[in-house]
Amino acid sequence: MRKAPRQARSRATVDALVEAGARILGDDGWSGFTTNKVAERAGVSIGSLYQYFPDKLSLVDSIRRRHLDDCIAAMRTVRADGCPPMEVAAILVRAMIAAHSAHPGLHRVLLDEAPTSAEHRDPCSDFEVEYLSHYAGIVAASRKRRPTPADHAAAGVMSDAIDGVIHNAARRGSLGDPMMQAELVRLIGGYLAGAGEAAPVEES
Amino acid sequence: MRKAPRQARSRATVDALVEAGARILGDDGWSGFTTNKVAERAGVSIGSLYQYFPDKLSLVDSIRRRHLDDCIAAMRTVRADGCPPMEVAAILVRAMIAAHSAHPGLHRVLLDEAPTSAEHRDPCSDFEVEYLSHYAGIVAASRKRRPTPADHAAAGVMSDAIDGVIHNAARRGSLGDPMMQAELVRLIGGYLAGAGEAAPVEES
DNA sequence: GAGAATGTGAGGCGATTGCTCACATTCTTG
DNA sequence: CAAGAATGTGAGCAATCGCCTCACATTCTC
Repeated sequence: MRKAPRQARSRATVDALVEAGARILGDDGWSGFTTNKVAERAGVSIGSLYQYFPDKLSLVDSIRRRHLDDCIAAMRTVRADGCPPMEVAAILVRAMIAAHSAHPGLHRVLLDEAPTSAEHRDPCSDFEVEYLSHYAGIVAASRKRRPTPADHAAAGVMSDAIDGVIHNAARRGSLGDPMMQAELVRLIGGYLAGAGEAAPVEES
Repeated sequence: MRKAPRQARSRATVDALVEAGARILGDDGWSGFTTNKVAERAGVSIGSLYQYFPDKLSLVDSIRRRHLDDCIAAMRTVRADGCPPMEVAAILVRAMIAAHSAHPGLHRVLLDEAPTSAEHRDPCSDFEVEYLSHYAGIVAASRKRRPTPADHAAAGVMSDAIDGVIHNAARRGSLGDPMMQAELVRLIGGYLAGAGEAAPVEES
């Protein structure tokens, strides 16, 4: 950040910019994300934007930082020790949907499209590490043991599967569909319930 | 298309253009997709491109058409009547991974980023309909009955979950990881095996 | 009231890019 | 072998676009 906001007014401005940026990035994708549009959507002049963000990428970094913090926070609320698998799945799915509801398309754009400034490349993978280990913890807890490499693999697949379902639902505007949610819970719950027995995979 | 290619030479040119376009769209996303780059990658002059495609969007339409045809074709090869769920899952997963291997990022970009020209808006949803009903057929066959609405919902979730796992694996460059494939098969197989009993979903 | 903090927005300016056009080369056909 | 059709070329136009600056206005703090 070029300059730290000192008064309440300027802090509100910065917040509005990050919020508007998140919305535009999520709705219009990286190619639709322009600083002028963000400033306009935030109800702020373009000059104010560049008073706090030295360039476009640093704004993206702020958006990313805030979003990842939100995700981690949502993740932390999941307390599922000792619950039956289906219930763990229900809690997890509800938390993930809640985390994606504010800005449905944002997560995908941040991961897939938006470039990262040279300095802030680590925090993102840091995020993925913490994210996945949290997931692995849930899997392991549901299997009543300490996390193993197998649990990590399972956590990765689970996380990506949930991601995919939520993302596609968001694209179709059906994030609230209860039928979808129920099926997703069944998918994850069944997966958690099944122990780690091997599956048949032949070479192609 | 502005002009139909008559000789073999020009048909090869058009093919090269579509192929190069698919690669660039998949690798660099919509914002990295420029007609000049496509022509260069195809080893063809930009003039030749505009000899057969009236504008940029019509080229995207051709790419999309070809990709969707490939997907449907891959889908049709899945014959899983009477197999146990885990085997159906293995066949299905292998087919989907194969379908995405040629252009790992293309599917997502076509669905999420690339705009559609005004005329060709139907074929895409047509595609999704055929795609999903095929999926529903597999689910129903695995449950040894004719497709029901519940099977359609299950098919949608399954398709999106597989999509998500494959997409994220592609992003990380680990599409070939056998551990991931095995876990994905377990996820899908378990889901197919479980009958349609309800899952607990409370209101938020 | 002085100086700091904040806000404004027209526009510079470099970069980008979709697309054309005048011309060269290769193929088919009678 | 013409002769015309089909195909291929690529420099560059015209226009857009979007990041970012700067000189100035307004509001706040002390």
